[in-house]
Amino acid sequence: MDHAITPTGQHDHAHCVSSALAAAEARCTGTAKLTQSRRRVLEIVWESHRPVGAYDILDRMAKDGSPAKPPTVYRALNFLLEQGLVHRLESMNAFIGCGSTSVDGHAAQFLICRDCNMALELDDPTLRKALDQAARNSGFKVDRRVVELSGVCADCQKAA
Amino acid sequence: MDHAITPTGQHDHAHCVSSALAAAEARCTGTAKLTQSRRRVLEIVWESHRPVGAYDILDRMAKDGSPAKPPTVYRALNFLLEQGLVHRLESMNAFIGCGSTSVDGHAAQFLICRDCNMALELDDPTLRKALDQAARNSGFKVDRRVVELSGVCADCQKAA
DNA sequence: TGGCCTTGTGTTATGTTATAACATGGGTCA
DNA sequence: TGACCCATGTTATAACATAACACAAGGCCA
Repeated sequence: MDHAITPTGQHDHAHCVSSALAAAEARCTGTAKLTQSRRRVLEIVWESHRPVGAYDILDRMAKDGSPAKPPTVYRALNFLLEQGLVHRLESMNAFIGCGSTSVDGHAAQFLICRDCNMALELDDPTLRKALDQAARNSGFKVDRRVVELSGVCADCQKAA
Repeated sequence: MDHAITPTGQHDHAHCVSSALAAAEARCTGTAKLTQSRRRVLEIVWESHRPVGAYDILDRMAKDGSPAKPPTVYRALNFLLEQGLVHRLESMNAFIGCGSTSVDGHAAQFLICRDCNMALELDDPTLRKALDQAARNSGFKVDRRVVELSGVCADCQKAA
């Protein structure tokens, strides 16, 4: 969300969660409904700015007494992916709330810190143009972009 | 390899394979040896310009009568990754021969065709700079870059 | 209002990808 | 020769993901 410029730093995370859920409610009017279990999965994804695995979500739900099994979680995640409410980080087999409000939110790029495990979502138009240009140079038509840079975030560099 | 500008088109693939193996021999002097099973895995990876899964490699080896089991294949793949001889495509859980001779070969970017399943390796310095600049703007130090663009390659667009 | 269609969920089982942990064997060099 | 390193073999299991079928709730319209 726009206020979460440094997710590692102090920020009102309750606000992240409530705006994410509000955005989800707003998006899921009509036939695509934000049901109880989808909402629950989205809440769990938003419990931190760290990517979370499907089976972590499952464990989390089990602690709440939910009888959810893998298909429940994957169905909810697939729905949330389709709605652009979460991203999948391919290099980690994990999921993270979509923090972009832009239309191109799903062209996002990620900076993943290997120390604190935080994933910072960028939505850099320059970078996106550079990527599309590189593809175009090869006559390639791009549908989907996976851009995940791993390394050490600014906070962890300071800490070290 | 430098001659393989359009991997989908006509090209002397035997030459791809022999140069890849020659490059591997050259790189694996010293303590890091290109053993029989590592060489075999590399050959299988190079049988096409399509990414290949670890268990596909395993099946391929089984057909040759090899008693290889998953750890054998994963060990060989990890060795080849360390030596910069193959890449892992995170978005497909698959591996492909490294076709770059540059020092920065492992900063490569991939264009993956969802029709013909071909993966074209780019090594675009402009793109790499754009990626690093975007990270730097967030004070992020990059170790590893995953850039995988999926879509339709030039040949498949023509065919359609 | 009763049937039926769509959508979402429950449940069981299984498929796919990857690694842990320990044993074995073959060099090399002090 | 025996201690060590490296690679490989072997067994088992962890981690990630989906197929396939059953069922239930709500809309809709003849």
